[in-house]
Amino acid sequence: MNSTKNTPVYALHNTTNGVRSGILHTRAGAVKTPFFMPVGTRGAVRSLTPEQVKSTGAQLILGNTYHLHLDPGEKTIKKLGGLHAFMNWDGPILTDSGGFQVFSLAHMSKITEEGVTFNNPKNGDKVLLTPEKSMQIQLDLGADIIMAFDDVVGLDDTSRKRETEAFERTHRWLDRSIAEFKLLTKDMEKPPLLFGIAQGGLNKDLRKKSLEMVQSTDVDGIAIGGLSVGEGTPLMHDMLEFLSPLYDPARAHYLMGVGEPENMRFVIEHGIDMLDCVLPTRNARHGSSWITGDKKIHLTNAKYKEDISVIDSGCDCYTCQSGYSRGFLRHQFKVGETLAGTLTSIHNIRYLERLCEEYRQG
RNA sequence: GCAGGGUUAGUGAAGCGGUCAAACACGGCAGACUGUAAAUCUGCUGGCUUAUGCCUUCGUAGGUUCGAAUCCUACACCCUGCA
Repeated sequence: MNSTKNTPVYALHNTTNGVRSGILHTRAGAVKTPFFMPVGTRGAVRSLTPEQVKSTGAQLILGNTYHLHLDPGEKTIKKLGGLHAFMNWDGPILTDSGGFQVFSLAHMSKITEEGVTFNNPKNGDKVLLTPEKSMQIQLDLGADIIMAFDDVVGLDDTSRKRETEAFERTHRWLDRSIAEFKLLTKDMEKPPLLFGIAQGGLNKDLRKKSLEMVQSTDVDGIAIGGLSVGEGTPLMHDMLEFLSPLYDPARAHYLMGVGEPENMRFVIEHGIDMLDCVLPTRNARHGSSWITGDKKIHLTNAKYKEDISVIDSGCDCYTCQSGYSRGFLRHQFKVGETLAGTLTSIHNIRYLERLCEEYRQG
């Protein structure tokens, strides 16, 4: 893949006490690590314009294969100029493969060796997603970082019984993802990057094997999936501490789905280079935000009714710098004005971007 | 003036003899949210105090009944017709 070319995909500049600092090169530009990606599932980071996203310091946006395939469809997006033009974002885009929906929509999907069949919630149509299909869609969309299609399981008893199956299937699907990706990109001048995903639930043995298997391929980056799905901080931290010495240092390490500041600090200090999460935007729309010290406040609380201070006086985000008071934001939340969610999203994403920036060196 | 309808907790609105401190919605208070089926969901929302407990509530004042938000009488206010 791209790692065979002259410029390495990932340039590690510095490692201090487990914290890595470097540059990830994508065809849409180079980005500094560690970094956090806000989630724009359906082609937009909810309630934010690309300019607002950019103002937070976010370098990449994550989009979703499953959602964009259903609506409006990758062919439509391709006709409209590809995902970058479509959503008016010229920075790098990473697309998730749809693997997470195998888990989050498990109750309305059916898994077979071939792939996963979903029921389109809009019209009940059966939608088949396979590793090959996922690659085709992501390439049609024009993403700069493409994720392999994986089999994600939860942590309840039923799911735990599937742990091994999911681990094994994830690797067969990884091989198929890689094969399809190579087939479709062989004539491309500037192909996107492909990342493989390690699974294994909370089983260290499986996790180790899974990571080794992903790293035995020539994918451009290594992702850890299937965590932060309800296992709780101690178990997640324990697993990531266990995995930290096992990563290939020459490639980027992406922990999928983590965005609680406390968790982010821990994992960045244990070798993770990139993260994404819906938390800053979802929490923001629900009225909660982070302030200095990783503390969380509920802006809808009665005690902020006449609070003239900004969300966080130590913050350099647009919302805080503009002087929007907690009292104003509380009011807008209370009356259902979406501006409140927008302004708080800007703050929350900026909070996580600053957190990442503090770890970067050089 | 006559006839009819109405007055229920912060608001709207069910209930029309006991299982009613009173459905439901909104509002209010608090919480949850980790590769977004999430601008969503959960709990609480008369007082005391947390109990298979007590007290005070369904326009006001009386009455009937073992028992009334529910039935009767009077009064107050509101609405709709006819004058």
